[in-house]
Amino acid sequence: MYERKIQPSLNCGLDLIAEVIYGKWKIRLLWFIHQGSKRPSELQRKIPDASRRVLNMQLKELEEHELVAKIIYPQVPPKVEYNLTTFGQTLIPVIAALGKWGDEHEEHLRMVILKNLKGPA
Amino acid sequence: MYERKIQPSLNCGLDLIAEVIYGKWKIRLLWFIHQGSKRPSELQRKIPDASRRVLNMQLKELEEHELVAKIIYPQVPPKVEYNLTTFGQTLIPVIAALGKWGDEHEEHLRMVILKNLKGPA
DNA sequence: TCATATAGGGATAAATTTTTCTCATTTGAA
DNA sequence: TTCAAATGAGAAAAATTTATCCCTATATGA
Repeated sequence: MYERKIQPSLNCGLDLIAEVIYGKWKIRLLWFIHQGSKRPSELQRKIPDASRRVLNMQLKELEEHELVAKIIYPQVPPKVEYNLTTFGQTLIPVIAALGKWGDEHEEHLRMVILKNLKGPA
Repeated sequence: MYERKIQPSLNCGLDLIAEVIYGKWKIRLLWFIHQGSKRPSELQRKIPDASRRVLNMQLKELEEHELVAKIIYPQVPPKVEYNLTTFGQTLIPVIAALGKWGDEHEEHLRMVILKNLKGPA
């Protein structure tokens, strides 16, 4: 497992929230779980751009940070469900605000993002 | 300059906002500029953990994404100021919501973050 | 004259995150 | 019997981001 070499700053609310929501897919995971997609395979279908591995890793971190709870049903083939914890639910309005801003400014955002994409021609 | 090899997903509001606010220091830069620290040297003093180079790079991206505007005063020694654009200002309430959540849950957050830090003993 | 403040960029290294590939397990369906 | 669906993890590579180091330029104050 990777070990950090640089300690994070935890000076203010912005630092703290960053520690738990940074990660390419974390916010979307929380959002989809909130919307009712709780099984890993569902989440993977919702977010096909992400590799299975990362989703697992990020779910693990969300769990460690107590934003989601994992239920493993003792079945074969395995069945697993993630649910938001009470704590995780408090984050939903904040994520909603992020998504709302993105939706409201979709046109402008697409424009400036595409204009500045540094990518292969 | 680094060129992306993987194109970003831009499917929903959450994807779009992520494109412009991801970056270790971007949110804090926006916040401090909003609070009145507008000159690069002020921002560097506010965020001493960040290297000067990255702050410049992230400010450049914020500028490309039209969240901040840069004014270069034709003076020597040089004077530069960043201001939020009208567009950038619309993001402030969202950032405030992030910081508020982080502040409100500071104790719990510190606890789960420190508990799970993967770092050198 | 020398250090400091101002602002920024190139090159390169290091850190971190994400992807890709592979393997393991069990049930049910074709 | 062979394949797909489920879930998950290790190893290694690739991608991306951030840090470090060094250089430029000029005015001011000690």
